[in-house]
Amino acid sequence: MLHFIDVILPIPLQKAFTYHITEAESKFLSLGMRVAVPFGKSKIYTAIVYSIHQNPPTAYEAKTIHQILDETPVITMHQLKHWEWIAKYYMCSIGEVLRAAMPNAFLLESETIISKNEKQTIDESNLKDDEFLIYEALQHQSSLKINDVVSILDKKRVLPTINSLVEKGVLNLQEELYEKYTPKLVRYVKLHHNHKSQEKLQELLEELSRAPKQREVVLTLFTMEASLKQPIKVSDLSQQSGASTSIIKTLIDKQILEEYHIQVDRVRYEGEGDEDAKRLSEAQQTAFNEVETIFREKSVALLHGVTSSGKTEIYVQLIQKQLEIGKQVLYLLPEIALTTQLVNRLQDYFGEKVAVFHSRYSGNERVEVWQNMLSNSQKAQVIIGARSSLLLPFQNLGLIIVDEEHEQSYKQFDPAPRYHARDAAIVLANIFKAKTLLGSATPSLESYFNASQGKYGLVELNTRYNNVLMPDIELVDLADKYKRKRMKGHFSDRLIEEMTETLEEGFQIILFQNRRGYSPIIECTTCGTSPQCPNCDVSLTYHQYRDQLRCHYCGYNSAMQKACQACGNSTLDTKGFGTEQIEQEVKVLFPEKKVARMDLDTTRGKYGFEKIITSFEQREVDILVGTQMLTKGLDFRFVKLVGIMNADNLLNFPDFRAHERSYQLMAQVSGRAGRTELRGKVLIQTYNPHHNILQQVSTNSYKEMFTEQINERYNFKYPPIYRLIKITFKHKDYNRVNLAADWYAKSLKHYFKSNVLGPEFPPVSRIRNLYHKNILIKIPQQQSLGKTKEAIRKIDNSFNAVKDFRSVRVVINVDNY
DNA sequence: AGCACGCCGACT
DNA sequence: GTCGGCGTGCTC
Repeated sequence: MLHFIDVILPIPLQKAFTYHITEAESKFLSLGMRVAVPFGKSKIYTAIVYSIHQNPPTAYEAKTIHQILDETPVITMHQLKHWEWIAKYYMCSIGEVLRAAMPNAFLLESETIISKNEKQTIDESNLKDDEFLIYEALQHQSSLKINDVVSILDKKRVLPTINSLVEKGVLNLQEELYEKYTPKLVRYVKLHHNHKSQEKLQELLEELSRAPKQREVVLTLFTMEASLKQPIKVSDLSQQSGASTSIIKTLIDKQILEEYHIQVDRVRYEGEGDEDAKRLSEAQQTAFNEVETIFREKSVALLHGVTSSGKTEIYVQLIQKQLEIGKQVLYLLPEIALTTQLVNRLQDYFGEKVAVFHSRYSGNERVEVWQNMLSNSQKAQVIIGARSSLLLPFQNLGLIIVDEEHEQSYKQFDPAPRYHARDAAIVLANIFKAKTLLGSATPSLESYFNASQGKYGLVELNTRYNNVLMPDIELVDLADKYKRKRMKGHFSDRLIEEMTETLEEGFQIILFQNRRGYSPIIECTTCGTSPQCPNCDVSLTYHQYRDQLRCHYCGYNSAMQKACQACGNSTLDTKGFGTEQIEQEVKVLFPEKKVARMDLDTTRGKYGFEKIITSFEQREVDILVGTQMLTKGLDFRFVKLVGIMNADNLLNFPDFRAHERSYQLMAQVSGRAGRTELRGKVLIQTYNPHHNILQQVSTNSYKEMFTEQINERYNFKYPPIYRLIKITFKHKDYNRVNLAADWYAKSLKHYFKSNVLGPEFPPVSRIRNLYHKNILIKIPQQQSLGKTKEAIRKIDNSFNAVKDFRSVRVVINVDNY
């Protein structure tokens, strides 16, 4: 009987691929193991065994696999089930999910290795110039990679030359797989076994009397061994004895010392894990009990607790309970809120049981977390992670906590899988029959809606921890202030007053402006032209720090121009303002105070973010100016004043969620004020002080906001009442995007009639030289999601059958919010 | 997604 | 002529 496997390849193809295997292999293999398979003309890819069967494919001859890579599965059945759901729901291939889920180090790819053919004598005169160069290079090096050849010949098309050499019998080609994971080894030393006996030791020390440094090292080693009673690292010995590593190396070479390696975890966990969970306040305890009660009947609970209400302590108790019954807990956070601050806090409670997983981890670090989880190690019982940690191999999940549930960064936009971590979390929890707790001070409308419909349980926590008062929020009318000349730059007199007072009292200030750079538009006052990005349909933002104009979409930059490029006048003016300008104005207003800025530009680099946070925490900085980064669950204790420089550009954002988002953002920033005994103050500068959202923010009326917004969603058929699927078309040719989008929209309207909106150009219609056009499909509650997606899939297939359209990139985004 | 193949303009 | 750019089609 013939044996076959279907595999998942980490590529965006819908189809499954079938390979032929031997009987022995079929006995050995099981689902979730990795195999290396030849794919395409020459490459070898890592694939995952998805099914094992005896049905030979009819239309083609199945290839055989190259090699089996695992002895036991590296992917669990739970994961496969979850990934299938993600692929189906978000309309992508399971290969794309695989790619997002697996650490790169697991996905080996082959590389072509070129080596000399030793069996054949070569007639050098028979070689062309380029061919000779390669031949010669192989006299010095045993093997070459394709890229090496590219640099040797200094041209891009090297394959013809290589192929010709293979034909002449000069070269051999081989596809090699590389294991990308390398365990981390630490060097240790001990006394060489030759010297273990007492006499030998005496001899040795005498021998070394003429080499005092070396003698010192050996003596230090003894002392350390005696006092520490554990293996001694080379680095520690070097440090303790003050000897350089070269002295130690000499001792090793002389066989006085012996070195050995121990594999260590790259990710080490500090924290004793012995801290007792804090006693819950009465309000917290009530909330905790309510969550527990809900979990008896429902699988999802929403914890709506105002900022600083102490949600984390409730989480800690819930985690504790799960650990007691031997279950794992996943604590999901937006990427940016995964600060050492929070991780340390949890490590203090749970010690070694805590594993952290986020995008800043290296491939090797991820592999280690993965392996710990596969073996259900004690080191991976509480997983704190960002979105992608949902895709890890959980064994025995009991609870998922989705903190800051409203955060839009839970939704992945590019590349596929475009999943929403909150929704995927609920599905994952259901697979394990586990519970999900959503937490937020400003829940997303859809979650609160689900709670109000009884789909989720709802727990409200309305008091701040230690009964700190909610901040006092004051709206400042900019129109009025400008009219009465009460403005200095972008600061109203009220804001300056409050800032002065706060600084005098020795507290800190946060200023929020949702735009980076100095100013988003440069305009010539003579002719009205403003510099545009050559690749995108946007004005360039002026960045004073480097005196540059930059595009925030594609990264294009150029030096700031002295004069208008159109008319030559030097009458350039700035319009609008960003964090840089605010920072500069603050420095002028309060020259003796320390100001820092936190936005994408200042937080580049691995620890940029961390550094700014720490210096603010340590009160080295008095005033922190920043973008929405500031909102993500950071806990600053000495902030008394928060200033929102301009609320209007939030409110006027062209998106159906702009109002909801504005509320969340402002409520979250405001929450940074007054987290200890003193009541905080928030000033919101705006041209529309009577705007409902601002009124609701200032009175902390989440429910009012919810009711009003949900009515709007009913009226305009938006989520959570209707579902949305957005389809984006991208192509460098304007006309082709139009034609393609029109064709697609016409087909969609056949099925969905007036529930198809567009095609429409987005506000920024060209990015990186690609024109974008969107179609929006609204899905009424009673319409089947499955059928809808099926219909879209069909249309998409016929779309791809049209030759002219195939080059248009189509992005399908389910729940694009 | 890669990658090969084939067509076409642009240079030594 | 050859090189490299880009569009097209295929991958078990």
